[in-house]
Amino acid sequence: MTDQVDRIIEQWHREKPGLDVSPMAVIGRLSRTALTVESRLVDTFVQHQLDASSFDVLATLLRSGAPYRISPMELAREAMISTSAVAQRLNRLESRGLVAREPNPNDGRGTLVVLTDTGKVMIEKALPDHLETERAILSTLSRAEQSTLAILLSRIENAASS
Amino acid sequence: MTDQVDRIIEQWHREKPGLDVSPMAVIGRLSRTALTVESRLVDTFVQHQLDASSFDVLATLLRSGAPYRISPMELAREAMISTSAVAQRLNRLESRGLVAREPNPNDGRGTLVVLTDTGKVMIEKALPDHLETERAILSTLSRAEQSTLAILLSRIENAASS
DNA sequence: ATGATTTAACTAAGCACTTAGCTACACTGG
DNA sequence: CCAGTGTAGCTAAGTGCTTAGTTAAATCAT
Repeated sequence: MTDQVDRIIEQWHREKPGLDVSPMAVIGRLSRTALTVESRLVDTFVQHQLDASSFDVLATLLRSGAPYRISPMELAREAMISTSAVAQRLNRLESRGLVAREPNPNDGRGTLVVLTDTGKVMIEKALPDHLETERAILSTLSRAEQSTLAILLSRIENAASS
Repeated sequence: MTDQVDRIIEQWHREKPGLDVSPMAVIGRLSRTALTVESRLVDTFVQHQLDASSFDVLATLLRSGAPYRISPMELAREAMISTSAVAQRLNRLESRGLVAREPNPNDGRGTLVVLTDTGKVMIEKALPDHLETERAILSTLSRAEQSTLAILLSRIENAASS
């Protein structure tokens, strides 16, 4: 089973025979696999009138538990995006009535983002379908392989961030 | 070693005890790891006055071998982006003199993108540093683990694309 | 042959992110 | 106290992608 990354590595061997391009076999696949998987997940989001970033915000609020209130800062950390991007996501979600902004009673600068009832219904409908899509993609791996993959990925992430 | 994804899964267990969220352990880490790794790679590109997308185009041309000429269509396929995005990347690279466009002698509609001498020097300087960065990130894994990871990723990509 | 369809490459417009810069509030040291 | 510094959240401007639409050439069907 030869894939696109295999072909890329063959090309490098032909053009730069001395160069060890083996890291590309891992990191090239990492990027491409993430892209492919994400594009597959979007289909499920779209069926629920969501996109990946909206799903992300609503799911973060839901899993935070009642009373489903967190700060924009916290949302930015969880989603690995800027607080500015969060503000823009919230503008979109707020205009659809899926979240609301409230002043933070403990900090006059702060805001708390609340999941509305509409938003909660929406994310609770989408979540099981999303998990089903993820399960379908992963069904190609055994439980043990899935857990190996998770461990290897977390070691890489750790190495890349430090 | 508990990371962000571990914490997310704990939250889900608390909020939705019945739900099997184990797929998130894999797919959540996949996205986050890819993001983290890519942001690390950018540092090396910047040191060579490049960004990820420019590096991608120049590297694709280089590994295609002499005479370093390929079509925009081919570039789009390799980079997993639209031909429109390729046209815009080429506008930027052409204005910097790193690639040039030539008419395709075999197809009046077509264009061939050529790596200029300047572009070739640039990518050949950046490439070893880029590989060194990738190697540094991967040094946390043994050879065997790297190869396991590559195989598991390619199986996932295959499952997600079909 | 030639009209209809497909393909390659591009520009234009829209979208979601980034960084930079703003305002308002919180905290801290003298 | 309160002046100076730091922090939270926002808008504005810039970037690089997407989709939609354009042009011109190739291919295909009769």
